[in-house]
Amino acid sequence: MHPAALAEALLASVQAVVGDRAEVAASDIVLERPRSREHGDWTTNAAMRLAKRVGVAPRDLAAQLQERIQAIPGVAAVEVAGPGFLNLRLDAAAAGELARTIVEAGGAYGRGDSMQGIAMNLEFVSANPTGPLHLGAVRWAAVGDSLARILDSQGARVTREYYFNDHGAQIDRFARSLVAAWRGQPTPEDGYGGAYIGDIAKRVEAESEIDLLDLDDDALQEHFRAHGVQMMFGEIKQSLADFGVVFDVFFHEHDVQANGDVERAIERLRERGHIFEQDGATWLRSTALGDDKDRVVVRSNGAPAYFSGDLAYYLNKRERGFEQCFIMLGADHHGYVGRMMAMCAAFGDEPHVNLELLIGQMVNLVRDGKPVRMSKRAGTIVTMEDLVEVVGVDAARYSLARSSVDTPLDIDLELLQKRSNDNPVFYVQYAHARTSAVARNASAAGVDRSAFDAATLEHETESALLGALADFPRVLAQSAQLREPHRVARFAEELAGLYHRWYDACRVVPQGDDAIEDVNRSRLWLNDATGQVLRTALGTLGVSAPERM
RNA sequence: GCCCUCGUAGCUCAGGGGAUAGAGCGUCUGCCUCCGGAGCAGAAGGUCGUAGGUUCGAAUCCUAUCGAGGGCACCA
Repeated sequence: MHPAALAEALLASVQAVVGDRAEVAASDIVLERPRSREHGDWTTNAAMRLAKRVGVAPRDLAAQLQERIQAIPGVAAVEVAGPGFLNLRLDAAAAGELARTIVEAGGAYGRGDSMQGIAMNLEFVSANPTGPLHLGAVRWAAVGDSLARILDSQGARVTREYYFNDHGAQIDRFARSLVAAWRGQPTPEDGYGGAYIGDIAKRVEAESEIDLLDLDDDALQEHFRAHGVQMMFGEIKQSLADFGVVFDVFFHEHDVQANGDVERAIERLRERGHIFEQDGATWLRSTALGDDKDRVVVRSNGAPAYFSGDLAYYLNKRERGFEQCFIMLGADHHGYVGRMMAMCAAFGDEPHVNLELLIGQMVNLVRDGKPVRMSKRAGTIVTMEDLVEVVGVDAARYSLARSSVDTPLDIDLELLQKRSNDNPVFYVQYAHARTSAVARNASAAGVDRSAFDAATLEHETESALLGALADFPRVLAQSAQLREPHRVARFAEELAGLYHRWYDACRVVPQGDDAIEDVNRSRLWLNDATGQVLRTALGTLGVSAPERM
């Protein structure tokens, strides 16, 4: 039985019993899988939630509901438990029906329409092209891309975007560092010193069609800037593509600075009364909209502040039709939230609705239990390539995406190197490979899906497995709503565990010369349904679902 | 000083008001004549940082406090 159908029937029952004593909305009916199997297939706290409104004690209301709910087709038993829980048990046939539903729906099972048609822009990674991608950026590459897939599963129209910061002081430092490296001089004091700088400098020289010695200092720096950035950008794009992350738009900051969008954005804000002049600079009065400080948008020397690009870029996104703009940042940028939300409000938009900033805690690199400092400038970075080389794309993406971004993450390269099997991704992938192996064996043994008798799926491991499969749409929807991809990973781990236990207890292919019965065919449906959901879940994390390992 | 995030098993982490707080790894004991043992069954391991509050009920929400990390530019 599809959980949505059960929820619908439940709502109708509750409304019928409560009558005109209280309004009952769909949101009052929360159907959950109980933590303990002893509490049935599904549980709802509706009676406790509604008790006060109806004016009846929770347990009494639950008792009133019990009989009505019992009458819902497919519901085998209803118990009132504890302070007023209603625990539902489905009959095996109704629960087992889901196996066929899933197989027939294929990859569509789990999709929802809660965000149907909403145009969303997800901006993430957006690392400066001054060096390879470091781990902090890689975390968002994994999580951001996965979030994109999850939002897509709810019907949103998702665009992945990378803000290419090719303008300003960091880039100038990068260029000076390249020039110094090319000349064999030491790294400038505020420059970048990694080994990759020398490599890039050499490549720029090798690919130059002009004699660099003919250039004066300014021209030389510009030459190295333009070509160095180009190369770095090419490498970053390639790394991301190798990681399975493909951006729809690479947006160049240079564009909004050069084409007048910045001035237009400032004018827009000025018309709305949020701009003022002071000490020769142009300011956004962001304090009026919740920020700690007012922010300079044009400096007194006439140069636009970095923030001005943000204004123009946000306006640009909105004008391209995005209703919800996400920007994913590291914890070292959380100080931006105030000004960005003030900007959003200044444009007349609703903060945290039209613009959402997601802050991810830092990824710490640990070696032998000791923290390793990562710094692009000092050259002690661990790059996306390093991580992928050691653990592979699947394990890298999975280990970065399975934790909440609110949690600082320790990545111990030595540990992952020595015992890469420790990663739970293998547990999940193994479960999927096993569903494939079982299907292969079934086929060879003559077990097919020509019949399906849901009532035969009555073992306790089967109802547990079916319960998890039934929960998948809810997990995906919640994951999208909370912007938390790690929930899908945790779900996949739980499902894999339930599958392994079922596999251990229930055979698809009969032993020895035993005859093939409908129970075997029905189990094949369940096996394939589980494989499908594992595949879909892994897919939303950008992790492969191998058929053999 | 002010702001943000986090303190849950030995380690890495789940758990967005519900029942006996979970998983992986690590430790210990069992299970391969039969669909993949990268698996399963069981054991040990917890004052959910601390103290108050909200309520029928708090790891979860609020306040305070301690500890860790990060942030508070006419830099980007």
